[in-house]
Amino acid sequence: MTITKERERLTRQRIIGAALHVMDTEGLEAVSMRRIAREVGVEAMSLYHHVRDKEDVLDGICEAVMGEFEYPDSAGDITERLRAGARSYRRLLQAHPDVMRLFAERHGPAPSSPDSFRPMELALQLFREAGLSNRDCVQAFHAFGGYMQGFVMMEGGSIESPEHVKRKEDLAASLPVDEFPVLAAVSRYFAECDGDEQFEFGLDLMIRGLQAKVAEELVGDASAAE
Amino acid sequence: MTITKERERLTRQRIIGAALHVMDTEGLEAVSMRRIAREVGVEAMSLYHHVRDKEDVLDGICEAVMGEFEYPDSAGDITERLRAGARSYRRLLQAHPDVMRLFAERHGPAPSSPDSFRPMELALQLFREAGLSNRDCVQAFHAFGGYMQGFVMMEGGSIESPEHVKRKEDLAASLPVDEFPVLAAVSRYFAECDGDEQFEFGLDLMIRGLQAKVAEELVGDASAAE
DNA sequence: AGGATAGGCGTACGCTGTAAGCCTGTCAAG
DNA sequence: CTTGACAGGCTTACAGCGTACGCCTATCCT
Repeated sequence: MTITKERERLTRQRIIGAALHVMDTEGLEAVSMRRIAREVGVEAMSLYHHVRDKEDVLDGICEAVMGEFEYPDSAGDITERLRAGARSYRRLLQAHPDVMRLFAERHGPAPSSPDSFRPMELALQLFREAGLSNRDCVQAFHAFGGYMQGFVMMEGGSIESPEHVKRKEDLAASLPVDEFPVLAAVSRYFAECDGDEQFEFGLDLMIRGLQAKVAEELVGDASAAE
Repeated sequence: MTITKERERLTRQRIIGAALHVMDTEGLEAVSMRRIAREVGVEAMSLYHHVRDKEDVLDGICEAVMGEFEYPDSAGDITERLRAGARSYRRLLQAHPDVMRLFAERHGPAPSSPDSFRPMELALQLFREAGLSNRDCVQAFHAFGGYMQGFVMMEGGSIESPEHVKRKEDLAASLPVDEFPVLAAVSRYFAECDGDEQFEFGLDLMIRGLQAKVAEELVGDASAAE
């Protein structure tokens, strides 16, 4: 009875899957080569037959997550489809909160396989459909991408420890009201903020802005025929 | 001649300053207790008399960076002041590229001292001045905050290694055009993108959206008198 | 049958954060 | 002036990290 038949054969995929699982359940700091190896029932050094180094594993995690992107059905008008795409992306990031930290090191999702280019293509298609020039599609892509990632990064995702939240609230409450009047006035809205609603607010801002831009350019084209 | 008089006395401030310096010059991964200690001419364990643990040092870095925020002069109309504030914040993050990764772990700047609340107060004031309700100020704060941080995070800041960029371009070039038509069409704009311009584009989107929102609410108020 | 090779394993090195304890210079109270 | 407390350094030690290097063995091709 050969070993290689008993235990599932080790592959890059299996390693990255295990790493992603560890990250989702125990956090990014728990992701070590030794921990991954334990997860797949192997010694650490065996992993190096299938991945270049740890960085390669982390790249793989990013890629795998991007591959999970769920394409919204293409119904409704263009702004609604943009919204649906953005919501889907947010859900994706929320499902793997720590992936944001990997994106931060990599300066964004850093597409490395065709699969992870597909969501990008979708986004660009939507922008084109919304009436943007090729050039503005790229700009809008960065703008929306920045917003979505930044927002999800800020909203916390995983471990907003109660102790940490408490300390922040205490600190906010202790501020001199005369020096921070607006902060004092709005503080209750910080406390009772709903993530979904906030995300929609910012998304709405950007989409309204987009509409304004498109409308303006139509006027410009009509008059200048550029 | 006492030692404590010869060498500058060790303080939390000095430690955090040294840590920030190491981060800015050698990157976040170089920031270790031993490295910081060496920087201030001391052994690692001595630091623990002044800071709780490494996490405390990293919190201190975030705080110090936020304290460096430069307040734009309050001239011009409200949208221009909003722009100026956003540009200043971007410059701040760009000056310390790796701080984004700390923010990512902390889910945003995580204000911990009055100083780091001051930029927040400014932002909220500007939103109020722009005509937003208290509630919408908080929403706009999150939206703009998300955008700015996400954008700077994506634009790379520091170490966009040439080798990495190359690999990304190669991969993009190798994509099947029929499956990624828009991507192929716009790819040249990705290559020649200018960070400042892109940032302004997204900023413009959000500000236009804000204006639209304010205008709409004025109408709503006039008719409903809410 | 035999040699090549792929894919495991063990050992070892230098790095990390930090717990525990020690040593010394400073300063206040008796 | 002495004594004791204490602040703030230093040393040692430990567990865990990524990974270079080399060895061992099961499988496969000839």
